[in-house]
Amino acid sequence: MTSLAVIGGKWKPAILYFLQQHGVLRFGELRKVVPGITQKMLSQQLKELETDGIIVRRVYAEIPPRVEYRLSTLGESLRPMLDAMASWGMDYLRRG
Amino acid sequence: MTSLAVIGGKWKPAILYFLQQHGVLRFGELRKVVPGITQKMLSQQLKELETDGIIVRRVYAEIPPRVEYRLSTLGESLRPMLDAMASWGMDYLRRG
DNA sequence: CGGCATCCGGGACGATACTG
DNA sequence: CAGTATCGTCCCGGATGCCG
Repeated sequence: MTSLAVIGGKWKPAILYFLQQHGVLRFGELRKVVPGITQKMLSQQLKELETDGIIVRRVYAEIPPRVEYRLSTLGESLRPMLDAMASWGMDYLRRG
Repeated sequence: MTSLAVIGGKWKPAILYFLQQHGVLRFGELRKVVPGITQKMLSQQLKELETDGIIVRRVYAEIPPRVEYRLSTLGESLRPMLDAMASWGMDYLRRG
């Protein structure tokens, strides 16, 4: 499956889901909203997503540093898929 | 992400996709249509899917043995998600 | 035909410490 | 604040062989 090559990985769907919900998030914010993720995994998966052109990383030359992440155009095209996954997840939990 | 607990695993989306395409498939048929899967993984992932109530396994007491797999009602509810994943995959390949 | 048992290697993932 | 570096573990997945 092609999709898995991109959204595969334990945390990517969660990261993308929260990014599409909030629009723009900083590194520290992502750490808070994605439940249980470690610094390392967040950093790693973000880098992969950026390499695949799914998200855009923007660095501000400030002290303290600020880095923002948002979905790219290609990332936005994932929205129907992410919505479908999320809504199915809700249904599944409701059934028990 | 809840969905990943169920469709996570390298092969599950592919297996489910082909099952929803063909309706009913035998073990050997799945082995042919799922590209590159090994016996072990196919057997293992099918068992997990059955445990999670996503697919139904039907055994015929014949010689030679015959085992058929199909989506359960719960499995059918995955259809929108699988379709979304598949169509995004197509789009992605078309862009290059 | 449709599996299960076993062994094994690599990579995913986590915890911790350190840095610009 | 936003990462990198390092080390260790776990288990996913492949290869092979056997069984009803």
